[in-house]
Amino acid sequence: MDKNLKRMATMHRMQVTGLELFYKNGYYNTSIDDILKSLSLSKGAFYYHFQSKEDFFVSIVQNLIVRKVYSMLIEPIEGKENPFSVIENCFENALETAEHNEMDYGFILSNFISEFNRRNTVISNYLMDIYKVWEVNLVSILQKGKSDGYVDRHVDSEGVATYLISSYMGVRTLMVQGNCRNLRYKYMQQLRHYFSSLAAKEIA
Amino acid sequence: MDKNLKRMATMHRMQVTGLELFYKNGYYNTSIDDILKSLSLSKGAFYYHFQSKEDFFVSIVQNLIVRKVYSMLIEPIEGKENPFSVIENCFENALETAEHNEMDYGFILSNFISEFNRRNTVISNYLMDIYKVWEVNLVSILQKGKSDGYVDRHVDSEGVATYLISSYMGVRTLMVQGNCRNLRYKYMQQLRHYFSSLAAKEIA
DNA sequence: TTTTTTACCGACCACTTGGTCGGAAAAAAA
DNA sequence: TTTTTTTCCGACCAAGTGGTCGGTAAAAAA
Repeated sequence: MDKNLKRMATMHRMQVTGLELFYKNGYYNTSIDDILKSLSLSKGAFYYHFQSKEDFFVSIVQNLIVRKVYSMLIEPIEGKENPFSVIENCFENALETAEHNEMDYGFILSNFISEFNRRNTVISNYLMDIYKVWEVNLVSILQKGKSDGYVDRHVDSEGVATYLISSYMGVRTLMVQGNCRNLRYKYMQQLRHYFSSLAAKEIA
Repeated sequence: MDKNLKRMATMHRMQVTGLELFYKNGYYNTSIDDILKSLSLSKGAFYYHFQSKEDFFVSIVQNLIVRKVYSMLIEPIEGKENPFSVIENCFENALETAEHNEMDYGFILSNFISEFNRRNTVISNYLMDIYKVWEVNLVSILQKGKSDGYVDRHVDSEGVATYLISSYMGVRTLMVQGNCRNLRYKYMQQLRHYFSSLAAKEIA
């Protein structure tokens, strides 16, 4: 982790460019040559560092995609106070980032989940692991929200988490085709609506 | 439409098998040879009926995918009474069908929308057209629900439609990886929760 | 300085891709 | 029956595909 600095640097460059192109064109529609060309590197360099295209992608999942999802959707939520406002802010922020990103091809996680669904179980599992961490985190903040008096005690936290993730994945898919601002606005409005039906009732 | 019966039959066979494989493996990960092999047909037959792979897929969208979405998600809703119960039944039914389908690779429409996003605008547009029809239909039934006293008048019908479609696309993506029964149950429960927050208030 | 290890090059391989084309059965029309 | 049209065959092509391998600079170790 000290001596092989050059190694790490090159691998990282490959991973970054690889993710860019995979995200842009899809995994099966991106060749290793494409990636190498845009890096001015050779086949030899690639297969010196990675065993195969699949191995390469797995390393991208573990190094880059995990971090992306973490920093955008998990960390902003962990251990905060009012679940509803925290999640609301987090989603709003994530959608706004996507909206202003010229190169948006949808939610990276759900894109790859659906591309690899049943086609490559190894990769699918790595992706589902990320999804599960996200889910667990949502559930735990909702549970905490119950003890803190924000969330109604009758609410099914796991159900809410599933519903949140589903809807988020869905809008992100729809957003790619443009009209993002409008979609985001409508989505956030309904999200608040939904949340209002889950809030703890005022004690009269 | 009478003389070229054989023509239609062969084209239809190709389209059906084509959709099967495209849905299963993805468009870019399925070759024409794959389809031809499973039909015991030759290249010549294919290019006699279709101009290109893209042209072929467009015909599949217009003939098969449109109908699928229509019969599963649009027709069961058109012009019915209580929007909430109608949509609820429709979604429940659609999810159950998917759940019991051995070969489920996610919601066909959203799968292809994300596969072609920004990679093939021609096909993307055809897919988005279907999505739009679905949306329009949801909006119109919600609006009708307002005049019929089911839906609260302050509700933003377009927002609700967007939210519904998003969440549906999302669960369908999640369902592929198994645990469908549980996902469906949780999803439907939250959907009802959400709907309850949109219902017209009882006149005291 | 010499030796060894690390990092990279690029020709090459077997195979697959979408697509073409001359021809030949099969069916329809004459 | 003969002719024409429709439908399909399959060899072929150029352009990729993921992956291998013998070799070589440059850096590190000796």
